[in-house]
Amino acid sequence: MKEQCLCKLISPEEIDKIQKDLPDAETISDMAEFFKVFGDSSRLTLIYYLSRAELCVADLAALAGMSPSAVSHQLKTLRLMRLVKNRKEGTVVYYSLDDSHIDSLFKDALEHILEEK
Amino acid sequence: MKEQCLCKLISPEEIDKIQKDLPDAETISDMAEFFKVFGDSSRLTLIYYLSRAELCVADLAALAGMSPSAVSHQLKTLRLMRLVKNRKEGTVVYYSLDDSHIDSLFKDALEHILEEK
DNA sequence: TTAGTATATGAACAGATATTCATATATGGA
DNA sequence: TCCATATATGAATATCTGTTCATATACTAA
Repeated sequence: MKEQCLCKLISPEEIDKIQKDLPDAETISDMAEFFKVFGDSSRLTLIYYLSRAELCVADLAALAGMSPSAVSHQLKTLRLMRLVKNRKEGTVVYYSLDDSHIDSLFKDALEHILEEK
Repeated sequence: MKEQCLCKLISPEEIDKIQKDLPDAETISDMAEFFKVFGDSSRLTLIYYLSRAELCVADLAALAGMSPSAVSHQLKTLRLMRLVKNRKEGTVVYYSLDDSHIDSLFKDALEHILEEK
């Protein structure tokens, strides 16, 4: 434990316990990287489409109104984060979702937004 | 619907339905802004501590190893996103969580990370 | 009032990031 | 083989973002 609770609302023992439960720096960083992927409209749109259908890069680009190059770059990000998988058929690469948490995350985000007054 | 599905894996009717279900641009943007808040290690750490206790700015700074100014800036972000609320007592301002989705979001992120091979 | 403390805020800067553009790779058809 | 198409990728750039620093505000106590 680094410091006393200056404001003394809670005891040093409680502070100590809370600090011990803090995930380690690497876990926190991994979680942040995970959320960061969802923190961009373009990627969110791609993720939405892939949550509904398996699609090739060109179709994703057309649907999302992005260039194929931009889509490919973002799909690489999603791949590295293990959120999507792909399948090659000739020159076409089909992408689909590879994560079971998307629905839950989208639901939480939508609920929060709808709570806006 | 802007374009045909070039790869013709799914029908134009399906494409049409998927496009109609896409949340509007403002909703997508709001969702991205929401996730973006969690996409930073410092903010995630602050959110974690506030999920465990009501804390003042100085204590948050000490616990998270940040300057009070940086904490204050980040708390403003969290306030604007309606994720935290505060309470003033003299010169001290106590912050606490004001969102019911944090636990669920953290759980999803942690699960995903632990699925890493 | 004056001094001291806690917090907030604006400007500036450094680092990160999404897109574009040019190019490379891979596959299939002529 | 040569050409066309689909996708991937590296570099460059413009924008965004988190922190620091200086300063302002708000409250308390003397």
